[in-house]
Amino acid sequence: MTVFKALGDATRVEIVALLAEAREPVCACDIEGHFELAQATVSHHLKILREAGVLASERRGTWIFYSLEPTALDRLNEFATLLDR
Amino acid sequence: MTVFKALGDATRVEIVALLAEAREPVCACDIEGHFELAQATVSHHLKILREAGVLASERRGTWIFYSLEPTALDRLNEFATLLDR
DNA sequence: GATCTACATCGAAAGTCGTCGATATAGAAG
DNA sequence: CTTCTATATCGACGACTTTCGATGTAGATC
Repeated sequence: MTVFKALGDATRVEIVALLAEAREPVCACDIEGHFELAQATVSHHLKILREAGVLASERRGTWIFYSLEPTALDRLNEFATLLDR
Repeated sequence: MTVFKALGDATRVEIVALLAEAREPVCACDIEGHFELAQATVSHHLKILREAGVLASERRGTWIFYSLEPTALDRLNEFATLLDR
């Protein structure tokens, strides 16, 4: 349910779509650059997605790279299965 | 995204689980009976799920029966596909 | 260590959401 | 047409969310 809560915001869905399209980790600065929002705001959205297990983050020197957490897909599919029976 | 918003609440997920388990339409009164919430509150949750296309409703005389809207599953899977590429 | 840049956190303002009691509507039954 | 029961809607209140500017933190570079 935390996953759904995390995905229940247009900005956060856009972040996920961005990362899905990139197919490789993207640094927070690039994600922030994609939105006309304050840096603090995007950082907050990234935190929510991370804590919901939708994104993974990894430090590389000064930068922090974000990517899709594969298990998020599993959890979505699990719910879909529940719906289907 | 409206689907995610609709599913981002514990009560609403429980309503969905209830209907998934029932495998047949359930009247609003029975759904309301499952929760220790005011009738107005459950009615509000049903409205949100209906407007998000998660539930379908059908009048049968005095009662209104709710069931899972099959296309909701499709929309979830569509998003899962987006995640997977 | 001083400084720069990337990112996170804090605290506040504005908006949205969940909840309720009260009230409205609509079909059924007398 | 009145009354009963099922459901929806309204208006209000408190709680949570989104957003921001300001500030903190941590690695890199000099």
